[in-house]
Amino acid sequence: MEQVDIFKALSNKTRLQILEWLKDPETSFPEQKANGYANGVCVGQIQAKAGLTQSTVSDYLSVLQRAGFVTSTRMGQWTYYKRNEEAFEHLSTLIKSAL
Amino acid sequence: MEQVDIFKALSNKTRLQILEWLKDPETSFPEQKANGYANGVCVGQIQAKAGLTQSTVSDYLSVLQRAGFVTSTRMGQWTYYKRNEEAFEHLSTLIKSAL
DNA sequence: AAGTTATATCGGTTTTTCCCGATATATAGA
DNA sequence: TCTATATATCGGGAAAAACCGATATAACTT
Repeated sequence: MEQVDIFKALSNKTRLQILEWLKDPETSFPEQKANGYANGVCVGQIQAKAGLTQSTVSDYLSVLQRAGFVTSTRMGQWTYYKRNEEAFEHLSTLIKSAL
Repeated sequence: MEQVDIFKALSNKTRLQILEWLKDPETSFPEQKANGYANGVCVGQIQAKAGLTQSTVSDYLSVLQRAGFVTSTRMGQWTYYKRNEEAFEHLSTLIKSAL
């Protein structure tokens, strides 16, 4: 994954929003409270909140994952996505040093 | 300037490269040594190094300027661009806090 | 096995970005 | 003023991204 692709992943309002939502899943996705948030939030919840089609949101989550900003866990029929805080730390450092 | 536009400005290989070049103008633009680097580097030098047309490079520099990553100074027929380090600091902080 | 639900992938249309050539503007010098 | 040089802006063709619907895959339920 090249540097420019990291920034491309962040060059979309919806994707930025998803990352912000995942920062505080308890608040952003209360519907999932029963299942907990240990592995993140499932695609359906994110899709509903984003107001885009299922295919688009699935696509966006792949983009974010390829860039390292989220990780996914398959549990039964659901795929849960959660933030990978290391990626943000890393990017923050990179901007200071390499950029 | 919205957050997403900051990242769009960084979503291009040439623009990223220009920012890196401007980090160390003495090394990247030795041709300009006679004139000094106090105000940055003029468009022509950047264009020659980028290997793109004058209009494209001028455009790219505008994009970087609108996003705050560079500032420009007009001196005679030349426009000099240099990095605005504050913008990078700011972005680095933003990624840790807001993103 | 058949039906249901959740997600991923595929093909295509629309929108945006990339990058160009042509032209306009600004400054300097003869 | 006329000419040359440096940069900015404008209009457009080509490439990439956004986003969709349709369909495929995977796992659960009965």
